[in-house]
Amino acid sequence: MPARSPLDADTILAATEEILRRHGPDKATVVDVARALGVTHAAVYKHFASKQALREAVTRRWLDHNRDTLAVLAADRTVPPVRRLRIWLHAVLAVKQAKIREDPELFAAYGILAAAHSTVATDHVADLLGQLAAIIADGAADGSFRTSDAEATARVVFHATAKFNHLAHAAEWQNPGIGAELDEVCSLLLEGLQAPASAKNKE
Amino acid sequence: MPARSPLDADTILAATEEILRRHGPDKATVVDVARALGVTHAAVYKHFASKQALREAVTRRWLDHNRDTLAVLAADRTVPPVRRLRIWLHAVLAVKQAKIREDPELFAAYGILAAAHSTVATDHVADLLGQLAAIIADGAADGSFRTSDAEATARVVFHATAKFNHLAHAAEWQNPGIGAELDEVCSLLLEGLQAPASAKNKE
DNA sequence: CTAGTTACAGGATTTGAAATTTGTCACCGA
DNA sequence: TCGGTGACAAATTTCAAATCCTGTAACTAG
Repeated sequence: MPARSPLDADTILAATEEILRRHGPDKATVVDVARALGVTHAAVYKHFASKQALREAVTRRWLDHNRDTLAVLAADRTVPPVRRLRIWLHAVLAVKQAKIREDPELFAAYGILAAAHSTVATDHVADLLGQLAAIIADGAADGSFRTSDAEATARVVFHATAKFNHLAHAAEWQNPGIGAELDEVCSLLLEGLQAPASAKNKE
Repeated sequence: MPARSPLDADTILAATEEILRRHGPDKATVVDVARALGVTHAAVYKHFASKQALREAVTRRWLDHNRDTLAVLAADRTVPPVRRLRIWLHAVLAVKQAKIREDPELFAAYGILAAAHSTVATDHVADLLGQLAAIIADGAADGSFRTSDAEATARVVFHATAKFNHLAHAAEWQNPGIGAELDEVCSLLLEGLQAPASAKNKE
C-alpha cells in the first residue's frame, strides 16, 4: 500500500540530501533514503540507476547552483575585467568555504565523487574555466589584459589559483589568512596579465 | 647475545628504509625493522623515541637531500634569476616525481607524515621558501624583479605553484602535460614579477 | 507502461575475539 | 652508563562470521 506521494526525482533528491546531512556520506544508504520516503529501496532504483547516480544528482544540484551564482559575477560587464577577475576568484573560494561551514556532510560527498573521478567534478571545472575565459576575453577586448588565447590563459590562472579552488586544499580553507593569500596571488597574476608587450622571460 | 654490530642510528634508518620499501608504510612495523637487524624491537627504541620519530627521521633524510639538491640550483649565481626561478620551480616538481617513480612506498610515508601535521613537512616548506626568497632577492638586486619584500613574494609564488609542489596534487603529477602546465604558470608569474613600476590593479 | 512491491544473490560492512604491535620497565653485561 | 634483553600492559590490527546493503528480477496494481 503506497499510501501517498507520487514520488518524483526531486522528492528523492531532497530526502537524500537530508539523509546525507544526518548520517554523512559514508553511512548514508539507499535503504535509509527509501525509509525516509516510506517506500522500499527498490522504488528509489526506479528513478536512479545506482547509488552513485543518486549522489551525483545531489552534488550536481549544488554545483549547478554555484555555477549560476558565479556566472552572474563573471558576466557582469558593469565591473571592469581586472576587478571582476579578482572578485570572481574570491567568490569561487567563498562559495566552497560557505558549503563546508553550513553543510560539511554534503561537501564531503562532493569530495568522494571527485576522488572517484566522476564527470560531475570535471564538468564543473569545465564550467568554471568557461566563465574565467569569458572574463579574460572581456579584458583582452578592452585592452586591460594582454593575451592571444583567453581559454589557455584561463587554464593558467586556474592552475595558479589551485590552492584556492581545488578540493585537495579544502582543509586549508579554514585558515583565517587564506583570503589574504588569495589576494596576493591575484595581485601578482594581474600584474602578469596586464604587463605590457611582454618581456622575453624565456631568457 | 648481540653477536655483532654496534647498531647506530644510521644503520637503523637504512634498515627502516628497506622495510618501508618492502612492506609499504602501512604494514611496516618496528618489529620488522628489529628483526631485519637481528635485535629485539626494544633495542630500536633505545635510539628512536617512537615509531613516528623513526618514520620522521627516514623522511627527513630524503627531504634534506632534496633541499640540498635544490639549494645548489637556487644559489647558482651564474644563472640569471629569471631563468633560475623557472628552473628551480621545475626542479621542485621533478625531485618529487622521481621519488614517486623510484620509491613509491617512501613517498607514501612522507604523505602520511604530512597528513599528521608533522613538523618535518612544515620545516621542509620553510626551507624551500628560503631558497625561493633568495632567488627573488637576487632578482630584486639586479633589477630583473620588482619587489619590496622577497620573502612575501616567495610565499606568493609558492602558493601560485601549489599545484606543482603541494603533496595534495601528487596524483596529478603522473599526467604527461604537467610540465607544460608549470611552464605556462611560470611564464605568467614571471611577467608579473618583471612588470614595470606596477599598475594599480586594485582598481 | 509506470511506479511500486517482495524476494534474493553477491558484495560490502560491521562486529567481536584473537593476535600483533607499540611503548615501557626492570634488569644485565662491557 | 650505554646499548642491549625479556616480559608486559594497552592500543591497534587482523580475520572470520554475521549482518547489512546494493542492485536485479519477477510480479502487481493502476
